[in-house]
Amino acid sequence: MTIAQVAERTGLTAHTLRYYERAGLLREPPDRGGNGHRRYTERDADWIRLLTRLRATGMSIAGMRRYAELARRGEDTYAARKELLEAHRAEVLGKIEQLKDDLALVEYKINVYDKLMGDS
Amino acid sequence: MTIAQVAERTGLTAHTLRYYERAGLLREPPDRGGNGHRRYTERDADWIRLLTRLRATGMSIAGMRRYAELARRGEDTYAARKELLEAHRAEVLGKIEQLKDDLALVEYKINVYDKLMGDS
DNA sequence: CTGTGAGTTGGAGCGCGCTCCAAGTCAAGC
DNA sequence: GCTTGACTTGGAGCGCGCTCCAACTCACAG
Repeated sequence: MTIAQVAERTGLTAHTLRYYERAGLLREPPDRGGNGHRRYTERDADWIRLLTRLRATGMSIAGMRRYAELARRGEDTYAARKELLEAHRAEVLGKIEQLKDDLALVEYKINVYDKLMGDS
Repeated sequence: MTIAQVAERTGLTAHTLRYYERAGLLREPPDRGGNGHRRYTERDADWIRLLTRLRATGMSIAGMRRYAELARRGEDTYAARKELLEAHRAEVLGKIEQLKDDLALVEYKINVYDKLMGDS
């Protein structure tokens, strides 16, 4: 699988994929074909897809690197990795609650405009 | 009300309050006391509190400026302001759904670790 | 052989949202 | 009068997450 294909499948750009690799977010750099081009496996793509979800839910690059570092250290870190993901899940759920809470004032304001305009 | 008091009440720093003012996020610059210091009204503080909620829900500085510009143009823009807030609300609700969706893969991964470790 | 297109690298640049610095003013307390 | 502390300004700097540039290599089609 070429970098362009992975970009296509993950929604990241080739630029970003190379950046993630430099940033240490991959478990290991992808293999290279005879021409020096990166060759990604399906497993690489799955990993990157997970990264995109972590990113989309607000995990920082540094957070993803920590996760990748654990993954590089092998199966001894299953528990630590699970804890990292659980902590992240809790954070995201908290953030969702916070968003709902913050929206309340916005909704209140919307109602104020309704009333100001005679609820038309 | 001094800038420090507004900072205290809104959770922003004095730096940020001045930055917001320069960025055109206030309906109008606060009055000045005889010493040249900003003097905020309760209404100013309420406005800023709304800004913090808009910001917390992901509205950009430019978006907040658009809202402030409408507010400056007076009551003719009630409808436009309401629409802006409604559009924002829809965006936030969409983002919440997206977050939940993105979390699904994270939760799947957590379960994978559970199984790998014998569900202990 | 030449062009086209897809990839490679190190490093620069960018947009956002702050965050802070330097140098100054002013008021109040000792 | 002097210090302290809260404020003022214009502008510089920063951290994050990309995003792109320049210069290059390589494989393949015509």
